Amino acid sequence: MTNINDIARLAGVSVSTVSRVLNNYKYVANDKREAVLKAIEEMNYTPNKNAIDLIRGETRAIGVILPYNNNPAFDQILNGILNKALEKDFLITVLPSNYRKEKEVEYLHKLKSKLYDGIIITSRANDWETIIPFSKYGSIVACEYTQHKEIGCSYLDRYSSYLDAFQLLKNKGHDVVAFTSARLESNSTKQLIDAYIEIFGELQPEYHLSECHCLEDGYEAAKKFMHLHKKPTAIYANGDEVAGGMYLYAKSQQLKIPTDLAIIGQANQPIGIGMGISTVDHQLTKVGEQACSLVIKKSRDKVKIPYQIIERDSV
Amino acid sequence: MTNINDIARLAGVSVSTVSRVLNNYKYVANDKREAVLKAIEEMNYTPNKNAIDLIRGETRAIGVILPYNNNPAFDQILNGILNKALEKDFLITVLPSNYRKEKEVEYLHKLKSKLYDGIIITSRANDWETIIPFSKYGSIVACEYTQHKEIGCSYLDRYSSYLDAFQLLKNKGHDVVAFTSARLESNSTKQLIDAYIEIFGELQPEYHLSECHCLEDGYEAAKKFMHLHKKPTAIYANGDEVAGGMYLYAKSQQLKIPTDLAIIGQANQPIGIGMGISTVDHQLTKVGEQACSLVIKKSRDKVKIPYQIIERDSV
DNA sequence: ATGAAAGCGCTAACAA
DNA sequence: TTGTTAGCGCTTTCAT
Repeated sequence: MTNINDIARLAGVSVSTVSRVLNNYKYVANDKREAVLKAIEEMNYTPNKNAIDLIRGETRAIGVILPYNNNPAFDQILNGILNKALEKDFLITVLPSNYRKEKEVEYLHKLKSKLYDGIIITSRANDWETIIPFSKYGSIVACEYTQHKEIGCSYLDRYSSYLDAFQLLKNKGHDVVAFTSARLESNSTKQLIDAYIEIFGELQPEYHLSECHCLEDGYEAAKKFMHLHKKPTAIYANGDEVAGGMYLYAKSQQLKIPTDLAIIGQANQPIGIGMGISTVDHQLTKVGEQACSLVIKKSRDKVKIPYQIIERDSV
Repeated sequence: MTNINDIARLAGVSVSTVSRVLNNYKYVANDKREAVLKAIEEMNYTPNKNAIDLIRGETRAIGVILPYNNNPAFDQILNGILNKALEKDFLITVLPSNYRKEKEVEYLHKLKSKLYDGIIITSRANDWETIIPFSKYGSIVACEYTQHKEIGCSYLDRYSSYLDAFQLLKNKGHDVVAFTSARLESNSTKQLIDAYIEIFGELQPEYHLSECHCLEDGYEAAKKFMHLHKKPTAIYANGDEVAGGMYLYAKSQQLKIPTDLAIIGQANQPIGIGMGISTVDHQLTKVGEQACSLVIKKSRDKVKIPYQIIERDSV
C-alpha cells in the first residue's frame, strides 16, 4: 500500500508537508500543496486510519452496548444515536450484549483499548461498580438515570410514566388491572411494580407476567389473564407489539375493546398505530440522540427526556 | 497510559516476550509468563487496539452500508449480520447512507483506509463501476445479485418472488391489480414492474405508486387506488406496514377483505401477523447472516436465499 | 526460549 | 513556510 512517504517522495516534499496538506494546515505554499494533491491523486492514496487513530489517541467512533438488536425499543434508541452520529460525523459500532456480563466488560475494555472515544450503554447487566472504573478511558453515557457523577445520562422518567398510565386506567374506572413486563430482574420492572402498588394499593402476583417480548407473548399473556378467576378489565403492556398480541386474543374471544378490555401499550410502534392502541411514547429516538450528543461532548450531564401518552381507541 | 514497554520493564523481560504472552505464543518459559501476567494485572494494562490493527493490517471489523436505519427490511438484514458477527467475533459498524452517493464513497474509502476488513452493501446508489475498484482493499459483499466477480452476493430472487405473488393474485381471479414500491429508481422496483407486465400483460401507470415507506403512505396509496375509475381488486404492497395502512383505509371504507379488496405485503413483520395480512417473506435475516459469513470468509460466492409466501386471510 | 531492533503509517515539536 | 526527527504502541524477523 502506498503511504505518506511515497507521496512525499513523488511530490518532492517532506512527509510533514504532506501531513499538513492532508489536514489542511494553513502554512503550505500553493505550489507544494498542488504537487502533493497531484501525487495523492496519481497514486490513489488514502491515509491509514489506524495510524492516525493511534497517534491522535482518538477515533471519532462510539460503541453502543445493546442487549438485543431486534427489539423495537432498542432499535429506536439506536436510530436516534445514528442520526446524531451522522450529523456530527461520528461512527457507531453496535455491541450486542444479550445482557451477558462478560460481554459487557469485554466491550468496556474496547474503550480502554482506544477503539472508541466513548460508549453508550442502552441497558446493562453489570453493576455500576464494575462499569465506573472504565469511565477513566472515555466517556460513558447511559440511557437510564444514575446518580454516579462519572456517568452521563439520557433517560426517561419511567416511574412517572408508569404512575400516569396506571392513573389513567384507574380514572377510567378500572380496578382490576394487569400488566406485563420484559425481564423480571430489570430496574424498569421494579419501578413498574412500585408504580402499580402506588396506584392500586397492592399487587396480586397473577396480574403480572414478565418475559413478554413479542406479539405471541402478548397473545398468551392476555389468554392467561382472561382465564383468571377475577378477570382484569384493563392491561398495560410493555410494548405495542405485545399489546397487539393482546388485542388479537381479545378479538378472537369476541371481546369488545375498550369496553370489555382496555389495552394500553408502550413505544408508539407502527403496529399500535395500525391497530389503534393507546400507548405511552417514551420518545426513545430522542433518548438516543441525546445520549449520542452527551458522549460526543464528553458531558456527564443528566438529561431527562419527556414522555407522552397517546390516547387512541383501546382505552 | 501504560504500554507494552512498561510491562516489559516491570516484568523484567523484553517487549517481545510480553507480546508473545499477549498472543499466547508457545515458547515462553513459565516463570516469565507468570511475571508478565502479574505485571499486566498490577498495572491494569490493556493493549492498544489501534497499534495492533495498524501493524496487523486487519481489524476484525466490518462496515455495513445501510440506506435507512429505521426501516424494518434493513433492520432485519442488520439483525442477521449482527448475529453472525457476534458468533464469529467480528465488530459491526453501521454506515447510514440515505442513498447519497458521496456518503457511500466516503464509506468505501474507510475500507481503503484499513478501518474495516470488509464492507456489506445492503443497498446502494452508486454504480458498480464506482464500487468495484474498492474491492482491492477488502472484501465487498452485496445483498443483491450482480454478475461482477469482484463482489460477493447474498441475495434473494426478487423477480421470482414478484412473479409468484402476482401469479397468486391472478390465480385467485384478480385482473385489476395495483402495487406499491419504495424508491422508483431502484433495481427491485424495475423487477417488480417487469414481473407485473409478465403476469398481467401491461401496466397502466396509475396502478403503480412509488415512494411508499410507512403505514401512512400505504393508507394514502390505497385511497388513491380506490378512487381510480376502475378500482383494483387486489394490491401488492412493498412491505407489511404499508400493507397495514392499506388495510386500515379499506376498513375505514367498510370494504371487506379479501372479498372487496385483497392485500398482500412483504417481509413478515409483526404488524402483518397482527392484522392477518398475507406476505412474501424474503427471509432478510438469513440474507444478512449469509452476507456476513461471506465477508468474513472473504468469499465472492453468489448465494441465493429462498423466499416463502405466507398466506393469511387478506388474499 | 529470549531480546534487539526494524518498522507499520502517521503527527507534531523543533529547528531552520 | 518547510524539513528533520522522535515518537504513538505494537509485532515480528533475526540473531543468539
